[in-house]
Formats: sequence, structure tokens, C-alpha cells
Amino acid sequence: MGSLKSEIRTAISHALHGALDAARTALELPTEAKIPEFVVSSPREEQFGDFSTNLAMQLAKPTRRPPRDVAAVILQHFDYQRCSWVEKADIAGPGFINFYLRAGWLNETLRQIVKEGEEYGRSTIGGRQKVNVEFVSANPTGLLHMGNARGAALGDSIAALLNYCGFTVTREFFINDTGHQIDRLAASLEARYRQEFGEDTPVPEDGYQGADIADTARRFIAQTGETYRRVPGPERIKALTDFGIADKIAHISKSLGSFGIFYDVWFSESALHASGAVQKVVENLIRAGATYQSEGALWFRASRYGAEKDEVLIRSNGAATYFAADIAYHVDKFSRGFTWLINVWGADHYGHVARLKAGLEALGYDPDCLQVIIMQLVRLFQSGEVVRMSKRTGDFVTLDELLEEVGRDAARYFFVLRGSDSHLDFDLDLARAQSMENPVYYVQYAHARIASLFRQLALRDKALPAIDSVRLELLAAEEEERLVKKLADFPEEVVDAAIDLAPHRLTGYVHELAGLFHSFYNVHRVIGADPGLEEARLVLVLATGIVLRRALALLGISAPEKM
RNA sequence: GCGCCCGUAGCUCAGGGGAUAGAGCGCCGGCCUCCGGAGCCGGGUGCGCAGGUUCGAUUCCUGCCGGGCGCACCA
Repeated sequence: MGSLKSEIRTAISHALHGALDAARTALELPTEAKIPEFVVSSPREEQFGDFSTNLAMQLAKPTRRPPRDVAAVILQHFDYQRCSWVEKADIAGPGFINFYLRAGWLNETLRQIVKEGEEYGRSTIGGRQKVNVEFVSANPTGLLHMGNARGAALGDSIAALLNYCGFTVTREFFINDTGHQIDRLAASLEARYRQEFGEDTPVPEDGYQGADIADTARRFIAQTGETYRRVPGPERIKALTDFGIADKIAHISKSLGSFGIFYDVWFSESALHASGAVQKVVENLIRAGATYQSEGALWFRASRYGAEKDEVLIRSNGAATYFAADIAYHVDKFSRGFTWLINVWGADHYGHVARLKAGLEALGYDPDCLQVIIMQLVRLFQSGEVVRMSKRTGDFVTLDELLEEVGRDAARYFFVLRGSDSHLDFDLDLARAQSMENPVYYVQYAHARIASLFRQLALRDKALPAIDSVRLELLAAEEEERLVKKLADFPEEVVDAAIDLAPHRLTGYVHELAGLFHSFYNVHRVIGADPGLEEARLVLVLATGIVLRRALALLGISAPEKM
């Protein structure tokens, strides 16, 4: 379940509450003051102990006493029996109370890691709550670009993190298979189709110019021959479009698959229209009194629900907007039992957030159950120059090309290297480099080294004895202690990264962990150390490998045995 | 114009009410008779500006400046 470290943190927090109560009962602190917010944190500096609390400083004002005095009173009433791992506590700086743990807690953590194996760090805090993570949802009109790729890496890692924290996660892709852009796809396909038979039919100005559309047209011809050459235009276009959408979706699915991303649900927009779900949502909005007619269109009073302005639901030509369909889509998600909806969207969809939430609220749903991650855009660099991209002209780098250039591991690592609200400069040259400039290799190299150590061990016909018989107390060096402490952080790092929907925190963690391993490895011999020490160090190495593998898996990155 | 995101080291970015603000890259100098040198160790400068809240602000609030993205009967 919880890690030893988080259990100790909780125990300290409870003991502090107990000390506070006791001090008040003894009338050494005023009883009327409210208990302030306080944290039991992990200090940055090693000299400040293993845990630290700001409780006394937060109490300074309500008790009108100097924080160090308050800290002394709290410590007098602190019951060490309630957290047996605490060896001592002292008062430092402006009024921090610092806690120092008995050295054995680190060895206990190592045992826990080895016993739990790659389940170490898994938690149940999600309580099986049903979460829907929708990401990429690219239009089926072309290939995947860098923005889609970033969304893919982010969404998939967020889903993996939440799943590991005990949420029941569904990964979902919404297919925009209707509407204006599909008409443009149809016109582009028709032009390419006729070109294949020698006609001079240019792709419309606002069509999709990419060569992939011509490829799709050729695949259609390969399958249908000349059957559709002489059928009426509308019928041919319908067949072309149906084929085209399926072809594009198949390609998108395949690209994402080679990026290590697999969906549970592919949800079709046109199905929402066909089933009447869109119509029903519009009717419910009308019934709720949230709409009005104007200029021949049906409007939703979004501004009444916190959005900037009202929005059209049904255009004057009778067609429902994408906005109406998207409300219906999210209503559908709720009806499937999800209580937490996460969407990963590009910054260019920002304007859509407030009105979608407004629509859900008007229908009686809690808009806070929908959380939209607005991801800033990706700039691609090559040879120090920005690579300009335009989907319309077909002039852009695709996910397929990226994977060919830099490989899946580097691509996934780079896309979750930064926070989603930070612009991402993706340096193709750096990601391509099979060298030490490339951070993903640094982490993988640590894992390969560990694997190599166990290969060496096997060559000598040796094996690690049972964990309980290993004398872990022999691990006393500074590098060893730092490494174990980092391993002890892992479960809490995972929870923090999951709750914050911030996989880049895990990227940072795994890099630091690899760094501490390299530092340890360079200073200390593992195989060939004194027998007892060799075993203890092997346990440390084993545990490091377990955590590296688990962390990389959550990021969708491989942990190679050899490189 | 209005809204959202960002402004932290030469560059790309973490961090975020607390005790001495971090990493990578680049630059300089060291370290393998030994488990993978794709590594390790050492060396430097920094929170855009101005107010405010606070015992304490790089972090929160306001204004300004700079960059990005939105503000369609597109999706």
C-alpha cells in the first residue's frame, strides 16, 4: 500500500496534531486559536533532516508568541511513541521543527521495493474512480503533426499515472468525422481521384494539399478499380469520403501504435448525430430555457454561465455546430459513468473551454468534473532554425517522420520534458543524437548498466540471496544513502505527478535518479566488494533498476538491457 | 481592445509562501591496471519592472513591459 516514507509523514502529522492538543490541554497554548494549515515537508537541504514542518510559524500569529517558543512547546508534548522511526527533532531557523529518522528506515524501504517489485509505488488513492482521458482527437483529414504528438505523449502518460494510482482509466479518441473539414477532405479526395485518371482537377484552395491525400485516393482505386469512375459524382464522393476517413483513421491509429499509444475507445462524432444525441441535447437546452433564436440560428446563452459570449447551436442552415455535438459528446461520457473528464487540447482550442463547461452546467452537470489541459504549442528546431509547419499546405513534419528520425523513446521523453503550459522547443538534432547530449540516453544508460551488473553476476554463477538475509546496514556511504532516499521518494512523486496531471515531474525524477545512480556507480565497486557489502549493494542496484523500469514504463519509454 | 499561458543562469527549462533557488546544453579543468567513460568530479552568472498582502514573496494579488494563443452560424 502506502510507502514507508508516506506512512512516516502521516504519522508525524498526526503526532503534531496530538502535541498541539496536549499543549492546549496543559494550557501552554491558547485554546481558542484556530488550527492553521501546516505542512510536513521534505526539506531540500539534508542538514535540515528528513521531514520538516512549518506548524510553529503558522501558529505564531494566532498565539501571538514567537515561533521558536511555540515550537519548543509543541516538542515538549510531542509523543515519539506515535512515530517510532523518528530519532530526534529539533528547532531550526525561524521556527521550523525538523525531524531526523533512524537510519534503518532506508533499509526498510529497500526491502519494501524488492518485495513489491514493479508494483512499488502503486497506490489506491484513486479509489477506482472512473476517469476518461481524451487526447489527440485529430481530424481524420491528414497525418499527425507535432502538436498531436505532444498531446499523445502527455495524454498517454497522464492516463498511465492515474491508472497506477488506482483510478479506472479509459483512453479515448474523438473522431471528427463530420462537418466542414470533412467536406474539404471530400473535395480534395475527389480532385486527387480524378487526377489519377489524367484529369486536370486541382485540389481546392481550401482543401488539403498533402501528398497523403493522393495516397489515399490511390488506395481507393487499388481497392475499387474503375468501378466509381462512371457513377454519379455525389455517390462517388460519398464512397471516397467513407473510405478516406477510414483510411486516415487507420493510419492515425497505426502511427500512434508505433508511438506506443493504444486507445480503449474510438468515438465517432457522426454517430452522435445519427443516434439523435445531439438533437436531444439541444432540446434539453431549450427546455432549460438556456437558448434563444436570432438571425435564423439557435443560440445558447453561454454568457449566462460564465462564458464570454453566447454561442450558436443550430446554424441558420439547420445544421448543428461542432459545439452542440461536443456538449452531447461530453454528456455521453457522463452517461457512461465517468466522474472525471480530462481533455488534452492544443492552445488553439482555448476558446472552446468556457463554452463547453457552460453547456454542461446548463444541463445540470458539474463543470468542475471536466478538466481541460491546454497545452502550449510545439516549435520544431533543426540546425538552429525554426521549422515552419502548415497542415493546409501539407508542409509539416509528421509523427511518422519524427519517429523515423529520432525514435520512439527520445520523442516520448522530449514531449513530456516540459510542463504542458510551457511552450516546447523540440530540437530535432538533439533528440536524434545517439550521444550523451541526449538526456533520454542518460537515463536508459543507467538501466543498461544495472542489467549488465546482473549479467556479470550470472556469469560468475552467483545469485542474490534472500533479501532478509542481506546486511543492508553495510550501506553507509553518502552516495548510497542519497540513492536510497531518492528511491523512497518515488511513490509520493508518482501521486503528485498524477494528481497534478504533470508527467514532466516524473521525467525530472527519473533523470535525478539516474544521476544519483551514476554517481554511486562511479565511486563504489559493486561486484568484487567485500562479500556482505557486495550483496547489500546488489540489493540497492536491484531496487534502482526496479524503480527506473517502472518510471520509464509510466512515460512509455523502454528500459533497455543493452544499448 | 478583452481573456488565458509564459517571462528564473549565455541557451532550453524545472521549482514554487519559508531556512544557501536547481538541471541539461554550451564553455574551462580533472578522473578508467577495475563491474558499460553513452559515465563521474570541480569551476559561473539568474527569479522582466513597480507596488501590495505576509513574521517571511522568486512563488500570492494589482499595474506595466515583452512573447505565444484565443476572441467564427470552423473544428
